[in-house]
Amino acid sequence: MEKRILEAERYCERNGLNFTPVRKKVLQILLEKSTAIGAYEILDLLRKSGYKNQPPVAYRALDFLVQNGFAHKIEHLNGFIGCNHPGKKHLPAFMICRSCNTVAEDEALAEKFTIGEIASNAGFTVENTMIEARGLCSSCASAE
Amino acid sequence: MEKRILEAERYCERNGLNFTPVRKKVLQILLEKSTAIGAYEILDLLRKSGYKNQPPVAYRALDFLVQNGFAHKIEHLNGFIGCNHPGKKHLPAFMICRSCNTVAEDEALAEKFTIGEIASNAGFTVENTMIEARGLCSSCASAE
DNA sequence: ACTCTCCATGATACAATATAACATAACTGA
DNA sequence: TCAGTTATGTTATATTGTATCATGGAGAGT
Repeated sequence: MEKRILEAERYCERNGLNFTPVRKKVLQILLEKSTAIGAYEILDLLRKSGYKNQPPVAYRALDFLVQNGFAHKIEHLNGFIGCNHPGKKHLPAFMICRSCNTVAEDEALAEKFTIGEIASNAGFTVENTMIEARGLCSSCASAE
Repeated sequence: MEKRILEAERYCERNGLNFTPVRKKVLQILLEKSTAIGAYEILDLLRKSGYKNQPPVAYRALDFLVQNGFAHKIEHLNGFIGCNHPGKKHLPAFMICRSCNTVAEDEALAEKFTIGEIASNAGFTVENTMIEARGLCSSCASAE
């Protein structure tokens, strides 16, 4: 885990990103858990470690981390998790356990399998799947 | 569109579901648009049509519609859309245009293609994809 | 007819999540 | 030095979603 922080640090250096103390601390918080953490829970933890704790503090750090591939937002939970594949463009699929709230990220699945196959994978019993693709529809694309 | 309301009505009759006026009205509202609509926008429209407009009114109707396959929640937008395939269990994939907010539902894609293929389909330029599967992880499943 | 239960709605209050807007500070390059 | 950029500090507020308790109506069984 310490290793992953160091990797993030080096990645930021190489890419001219500013891995500031708050951003680092938030990433640490995310990496310590395998469940999704809400922004306000993160704020609490930041406060306990002596950081400022107004909402924008957490949201800005989270934006940075999501933007640069260090974290993902889990929309179903309004929560965030640290990422297993920082710095690489990828197509993540998340398995969210409704009982323990653990979130497993699986990159390979998304590339290789159809959703139906993903649905019956990894010992995870899928009850509900959601795929949302954001982008530009053809008419907006031609209008630009 | 009127036809789809009638279909919903018949489906509810056959299945012992109570297709009440608010629920019907909300479905009408959803079907009139191809963009996702927020709960509070729905409340406004309900009020304009003489319905009660406290938040629970909309959320309850939406719960009913989502539960029974007449609508979907688009998590990225905190909004809702009417469904193209009511009453059938399906694995929907949504294409959300960031410019015009139109949401296209595509059922077939999810069954037949990998995410990577979905990503380059339908004239839609995908910038970001999210797959979230909810269910039970193996350890919680064995604990039950 | 009575009343019990179930389901849906009415109504109030509030919790949880997220952002706008403006100020300050620190660095960087011309 | 000075303008531009990026990050943080701070206050206030917007947006989204729920808990809770009260009311009402429809059908089942007696």
